Amino acid sequence: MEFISGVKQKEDISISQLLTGNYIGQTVRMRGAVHNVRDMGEVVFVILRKSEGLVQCVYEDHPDREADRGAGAAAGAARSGGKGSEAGAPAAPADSAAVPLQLSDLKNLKEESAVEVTGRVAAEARAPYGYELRLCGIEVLSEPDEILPLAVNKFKMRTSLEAKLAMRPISLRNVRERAKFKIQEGIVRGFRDFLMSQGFTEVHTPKIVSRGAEGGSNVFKLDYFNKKAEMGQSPQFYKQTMVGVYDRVFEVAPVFRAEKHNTTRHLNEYVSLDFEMGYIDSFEEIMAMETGFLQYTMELLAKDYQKELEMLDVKLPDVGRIPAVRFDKAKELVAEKYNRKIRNPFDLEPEEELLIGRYFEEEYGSDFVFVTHYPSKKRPFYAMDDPEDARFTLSFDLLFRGLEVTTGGQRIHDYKEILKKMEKRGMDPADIESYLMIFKYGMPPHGGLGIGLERLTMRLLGEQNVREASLFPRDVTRLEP
RNA sequence: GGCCCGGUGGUUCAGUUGGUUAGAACGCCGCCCUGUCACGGCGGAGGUCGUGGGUUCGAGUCCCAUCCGGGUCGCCA
Repeated sequence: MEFISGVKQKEDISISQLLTGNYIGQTVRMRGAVHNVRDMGEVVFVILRKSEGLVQCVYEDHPDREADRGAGAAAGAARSGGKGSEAGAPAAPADSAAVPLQLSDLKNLKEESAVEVTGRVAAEARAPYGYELRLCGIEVLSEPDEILPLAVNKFKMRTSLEAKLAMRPISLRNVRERAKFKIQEGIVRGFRDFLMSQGFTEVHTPKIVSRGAEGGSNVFKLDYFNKKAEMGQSPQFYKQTMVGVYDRVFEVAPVFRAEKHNTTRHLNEYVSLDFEMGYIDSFEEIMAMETGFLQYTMELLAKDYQKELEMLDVKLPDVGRIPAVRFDKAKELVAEKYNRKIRNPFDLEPEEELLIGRYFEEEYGSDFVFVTHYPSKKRPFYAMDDPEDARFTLSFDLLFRGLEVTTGGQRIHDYKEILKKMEKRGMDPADIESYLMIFKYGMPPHGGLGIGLERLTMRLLGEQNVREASLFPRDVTRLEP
């Protein structure tokens, strides 16, 4: 009987293994994509692209370097290279070097071919990471059919957003493009790790729902076995429900908004970082938790994503403390400082958000600002009104460099109170009976928030369009790739 | 959806007041180059200007329609 007993040890090595220096003098195998071939005549550089980065492989057609190729490797023992460095570790057998590598093999190499190279590891000051592979063999595992429509191997692809998105499967191979999504990975890791450390439980709630939290026309409708259904525009009801189960929960999942606008900050499907926590004493606790998440995440990024941050020239924001300002006060501050009229007293216009961001950057040196106590009429029915002044809610938005990245707040937990608010808004409790069940049978004081992952990523990277921070953005005109 | 701007080789752009064979850079192909790292040098292929119609002796250039894209506003994360 054949059994599968776990992950097989691969014979090829990774970049981090290479960089340990333990392989100097050894003949090793590496697998990757041919990122670039720099043909210098009798010296050819083959740049291999792997998940972790780029590796320089070199072939020199010169008698002095015979030792680096076929003959040397076939002898089974690593000899000293041009630098005279003697091998400290035993060399791996290199059977693929049975047929010595020819210069012509390299001249015909196509970029984006998947290859397995065999070469002797050498410490080399002229190589990007201080190490390179002196090639003695190349096996092409797969070859592209056509030449690339984009120059993905350039450090900066000089291309439009449109072309980049239309050719997403290819453009993402560019090292800077993929660095963006590596950083996005770090943000999600930070969210997950931090909340786990704070006693949160990760949950997964349905995305096919019968009725959305906010209601309205901006939902994608679909037919669910002859019943009317929608794509979830927020996990709001379910995460509140789960507070009754686990006290503190979070979810990382897509949400869907059928809004027909076409702007630099909207996607019709985006990833929402949601959490909801019970037994809170005040809604400030929610902002404190988010601040903690940001602090943890920035440290994580600085620690594990330095390479990507440098590549994209990203400066991490200082999140030691974040100013919090009341909604109406924020409006007044920017109206005064930037000599601007208040047109809509109930909401922030995009320009006002930018100005508020600018104000707190100029006055307090903060890239973030919490705007609190939004008007009740602009918040959903489940938002808790401020007992001090019911025209406002115990809610907040977080602005990051002038862009709203979070909405959160305390929720109503009392059954009678939520019924009263629904009645005031002309809502029918029968429509959301299963949700109201949690209040009917008891809920702790609680609140939470939702963070737009792409928006947060976009601002962190200094991008001007959310689409830059989405692998395969869904917008009004884009359903593919 | 309203308003504004734009569609020129694979990509990014230039194209004078409408005037003969539409240019460049990168990419691609060929040759040369012992160390590159945005390699470099020489040569070459490749576009009829989003689409349809109109004005004109003549349209990439002017007009109309249409499609596509970008920006912006309402709304939102």
